[in-house]
Parts: sequence; C-alpha cells; structure tokens
Amino acid sequence: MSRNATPKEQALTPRGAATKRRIVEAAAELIYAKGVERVSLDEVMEASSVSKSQLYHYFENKEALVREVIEFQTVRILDVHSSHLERLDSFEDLRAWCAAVVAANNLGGGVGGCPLGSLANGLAAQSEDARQQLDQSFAAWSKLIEVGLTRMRKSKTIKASADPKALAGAMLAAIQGGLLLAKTARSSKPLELALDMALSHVRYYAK
Amino acid sequence: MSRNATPKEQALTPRGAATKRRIVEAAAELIYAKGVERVSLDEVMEASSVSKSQLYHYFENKEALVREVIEFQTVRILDVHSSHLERLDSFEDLRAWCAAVVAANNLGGGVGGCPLGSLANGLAAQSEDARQQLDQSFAAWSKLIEVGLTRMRKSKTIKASADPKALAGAMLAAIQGGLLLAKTARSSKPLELALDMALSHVRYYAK
DNA sequence: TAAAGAATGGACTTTCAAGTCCATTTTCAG
DNA sequence: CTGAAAATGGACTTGAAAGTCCATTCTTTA
Repeated sequence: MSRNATPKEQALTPRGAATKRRIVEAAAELIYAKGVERVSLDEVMEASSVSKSQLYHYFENKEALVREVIEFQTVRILDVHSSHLERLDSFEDLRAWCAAVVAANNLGGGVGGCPLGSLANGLAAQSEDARQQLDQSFAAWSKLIEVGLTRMRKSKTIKASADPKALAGAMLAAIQGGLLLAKTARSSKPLELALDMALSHVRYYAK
Repeated sequence: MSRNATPKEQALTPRGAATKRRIVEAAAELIYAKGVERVSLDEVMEASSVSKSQLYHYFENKEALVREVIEFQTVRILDVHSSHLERLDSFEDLRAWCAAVVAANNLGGGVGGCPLGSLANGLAAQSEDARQQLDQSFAAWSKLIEVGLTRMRKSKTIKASADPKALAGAMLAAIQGGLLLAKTARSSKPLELALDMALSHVRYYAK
C-alpha cells in the first residue's frame, strides 16, 4: 500500500518532500470538495502555491497524483478508525464508534461524504489501477472492523456463530451507503439509520 | 418530478419527441458507464446520431440534459422496484426482492453500481438543483420500500413497533453502500452481505 | 399549396485543462 | 568553494469540450 510516484525512484530532500506533501494535501482537499474530475492541476497549483513544473517534477501525471491522494486518504481514514476499533471489545465500544462516525459527518455539515467512497465512485469504472487500489483500501478498512469483531467474539461478547468478516463487510456498506444518502440529503439522518441497522445486526449475535 | 427542459415550453412533434428521447437514453447509458463528468456532448451526439444543434434545440445546456437523465433513471428504477415492492407482504417477498437486486447487479458484471447513486455522488456537492432532484428520487425510492413494509406491518407480519420509514431508509443505504463496494470490488459479494444484514434487520421485527 | 414553425446540419468561437520545455535558482556533497 | 543534482518559474503547445450561429430541410396547417 505504498508507492513512489516520482519518476526516477526519488531522491527527495526535506524541502522536496515537504513540497510534495503540500501538493498531495491540497489535491486531497480539493478532490474531496469537488470530485476528482472537477479538479484541475491549475487549482492544485494555486492551492498549494506551487508551479506547474513542480507538479510534474513530483508526479508523472495527474493519475499519479490521484494515486497518492488515494493513499493519503486511506492512511488518514484507517488512522482515524483505528483509534476507535483497536480496542473494540464491547457493544458500547461499537456504539461509540458509530456515534463518532456520525459526529464526524456532522462536522462537515453532512456534506462531502466519504473521501474514499467518492473516489471509488468516480474512478472504479474509469481506471483499473485506481479501482484495485481503492478495493484494497476498503479491504483494509473492513479488516480493521473485522479484527475488532473477532476480539468481541473471542471475549464471548458475541456468539461463535457470528462471522466477523461478513459483519464487517456489511457494516462498511452501511457506512458507505449512509454517507452517500447523507451527502445527498444534507442530513446525517440516513447515516444514523444505516448505522443503527448495522449495530442491531451485530447485537443480534449477542451471547 | 416532471419538468420540461426545452427552453420555450416545448411544442414537440412526435418526431421531435422521439429524437429527444433518443438523446436522453443515449446520455443515460453513457453517463451510467463513464460518469457524468466524463461524458461529452460530442459523445452523446455520436451515440444518438444527432447533431449539435439538435442537442441545443431540445436542451438548454448540458445541465438540463443531465436533469432529464436523472428523471429518466428515476422513473426506470422506481418502475423496476415497484414490480417487486407493490405486493410486498411477506419475508419471502422481501427476500425475493433482495435476490432480484443482486441478480440485476450480476447481469452487468457487477460493474456500474446504481445509476442514481453514481449521479448523486458526482453531483450532490456540485449542483444544488441536481442534489435536490436526486434527494427526491431517493425519497421516492425509500417511500416505495416503506409502503411495502407498512403493508407487512398491517398484515401482522412484523410488529407494530417496527418503523417502516426508518427500516426503508436503512435498506436503501444498504443497497447503495453494497452497490458501491460491489462496483469497486467487481463482485456482488459486498452487496449480498449488505442485503443480508438489511433482511435480518427487518426480520428482527418478526411477529 | 404556401407560409410558419419545427427539425436538422455543421462550421466556428472561446475557454480551459493536460502536458512539454527550457531557463534559472537553490542546495548539498566533496 | 564549486560543480552536480534538486527544486522552481512560467511560457508555450495541443487538444477537447461547451456553447453560438446561421443556413437548410422537413412538416403541419390554414
């Protein structure tokens, strides 16, 4: 899940690394706000105070930049959710995590949705490479949930018959669907409904 | 949910109406396959065997065309699901409907996802008009499910404590999230997991 | 059947975005 | 301190896409 997009196997000085990071962050923010196809490199240049040659110095092309944006968002999201899921071991933990997801969605006014979800929607049918990359991002995210649920199963919070992998996949779908509808409705209500369903689904396996 | 996009309150002859419809259908298909932003009017012209002046004769601009595409897809989807949901009155009916959703997804090779979901993802943050239109489409879709669930409640298949509206919203989220993940994974598995969860959630209210 | 209005053809303009190129400045190792 | 490599500036090219314009051809109806 890590790749160097700089043409010649990089040799970045600290300054260069900082510039590159600045570009990726600016691009990530713009893409999150407007969607991949609606962000031009000129805008990225503007937002990151960088010249066109710098862009092409650090990234082979727009696709390479997008690749790093996906990587960036993946790391960010896995990081955020890790902090909630790493110690997951009770229904209350699970509930708290879902509440945090809703709260995070409310911060941006319910706008925006999931950075990875939007990227997936815009790129899955367009670029096979991006599709696979995003598929792996989702897989990693799902795995994070799965590990938490497996812990709950080991500690007898949920039955042995529960399938953590399947449950995790369903929960992720609930998150994605909920976020998409929330973004469309400009209300976090759909997300809440979806997560309530997911919670109740896990609770069904309570021991 | 119906609007005329032709500038001067139209006066379409049968031929004109046919041409217009041809344009909308071609645009819908292209947009479904490639995403709104990646479809140019030139492609639509090509696909529908129409000249540029015809496009601008029937639609004020691209946005107006997209508006009609949304309308078109909404009607199509509501129509498809109506046939399953109109007589919904048992868990078996519900299960059959979900199976049909999965089957439909498999037909396109699991590619594509939901036409409305993709549109929503690409337009919600971009055009307030489109966002509202899509929000209404989702609301109508959800309502369709809700009506079915209400029927199940009336016939005592599910408890009176069940909230059809909330359940419908959650189910729609499951569909959307499942389709997005399925499209990214090129597998209908995530959709199946999501729908199993949704079914189990409703079944929880079995009487 | 002869306007009038609908339908169509397609060239043209304008704008914008991706990507190329070369010159200049900065940094760092020997 | 000096040359090489990294970093940066920004003009330029090319192509594509939205939208404009005007001429021409059908269709309908009075």
